Amino acid sequence: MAELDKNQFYIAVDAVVFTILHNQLKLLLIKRKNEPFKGKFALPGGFVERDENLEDAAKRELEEETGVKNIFLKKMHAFGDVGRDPRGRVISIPFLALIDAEELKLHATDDAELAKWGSVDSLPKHELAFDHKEIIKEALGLLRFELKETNIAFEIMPKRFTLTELQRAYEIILDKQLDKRNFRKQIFELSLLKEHSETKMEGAHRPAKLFSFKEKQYKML
Amino acid sequence: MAELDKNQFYIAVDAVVFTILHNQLKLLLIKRKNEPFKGKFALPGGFVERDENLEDAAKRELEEETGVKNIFLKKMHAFGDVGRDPRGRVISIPFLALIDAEELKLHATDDAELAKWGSVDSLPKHELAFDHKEIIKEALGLLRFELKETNIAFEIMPKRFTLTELQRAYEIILDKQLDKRNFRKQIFELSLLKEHSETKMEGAHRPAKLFSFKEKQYKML
DNA sequence: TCAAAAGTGTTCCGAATACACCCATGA
DNA sequence: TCATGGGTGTATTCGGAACACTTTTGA
Repeated sequence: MAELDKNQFYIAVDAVVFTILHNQLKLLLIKRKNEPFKGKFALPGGFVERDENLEDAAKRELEEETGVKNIFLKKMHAFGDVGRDPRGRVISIPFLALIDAEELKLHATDDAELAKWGSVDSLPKHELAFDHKEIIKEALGLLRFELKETNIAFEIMPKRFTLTELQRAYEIILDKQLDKRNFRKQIFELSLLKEHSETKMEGAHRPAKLFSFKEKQYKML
Repeated sequence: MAELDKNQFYIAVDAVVFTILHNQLKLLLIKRKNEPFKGKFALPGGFVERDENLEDAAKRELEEETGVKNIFLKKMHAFGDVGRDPRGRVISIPFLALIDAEELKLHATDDAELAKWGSVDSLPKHELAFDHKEIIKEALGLLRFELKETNIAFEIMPKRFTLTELQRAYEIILDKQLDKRNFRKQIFELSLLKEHSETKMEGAHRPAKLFSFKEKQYKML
């Protein structure tokens, strides 16, 4: 799609892919190879095809750009201001996505120059393509909201994890400290965790129990 | 727009206009004059124009169909499944709208045959055009959510109202009884209400104080 | 034996809920 | 004087927040 027809509408899906890396909340950014905003970073995404559902398009684009399947997606509100894309009239339906950073090694699938994990904290300084900064802002709000409402953080964790790791994820997303005892109490009340006999030992201290999610019960949210 | 180009995308805005009438939650429905779904009821709405923002389009359509300006609108999630409109690929961005039924006298602006207030309770029986039943379902959930979160009910009330009238609105929207004392306590805590010296007298009982909203503080939600 | 993270219960506070009677009016 | 809806306060319950010490390990 070299040139857009100025008289048509186009539908884009963009993904705000959050992960946690090095104890920071990160999101996937792609350096644009073409105009407009060539060289600027943007959310991964692309155009919806004529016979493709919105969510399918988002999945396809993400799979093309990251190689990862079965990413958790949540539809966001459409962004459709007239001037948001200089090429023409493009309505974007962004999706909030969560992934365990271990599953997506950027250098494995993409030129490191072209894809990077951007730190959410330093975003205000970056200049992003289109209205993607606004989309990210809304996505971050939605992420925090959903975390509190539906414990969405499970989507960002590896298969097995310790309770402290889970708590770190919550703290990083919410950007505030949580009390260890209250956190564990609340998490256990959900009865979503399966305890494993294995433990994780690192460093000179008591080993931590490993947990995973009971997928069945988690799917029913 | 007689025929849709099968290769293009079209953007529609539909409005789920709720009001309270005869102690029931109602929503505005329009009988379709053309195919597809000719004769069936549908949400009011129409296509977004090339140089028009989404919300402006929703406002314009609503004003055209109801004659009412300054309706409260809240953007919903896009509905974009491939087969949802038999004419072509149409993505709908629905808006939740609230209005005081007194402001919109249907027969005054529309052929009574063509526009009606549909009862939310009896919706499941009705056959509606497109995927509008799904849209309404989501709108109703959003309405209830927003009512609890942001006291959105203010948008559905007339300029001046009694506390009992306000409570009825909450009860009708949430479809459950509320305790009078608790309700008043909570509402007053918002300090959004302005008390007037006038009272409303109807029937053989103590007259009720009239209230209105402090618009300034309400706008800051 | 020390450092470092894992693990574990109880108290406190505030918000939401439950609940019952008197008031002002017109008929 | 009675029927009708308007108007008001307190006790209880429940969930969220605050808070400190013991356990297990490797160095």
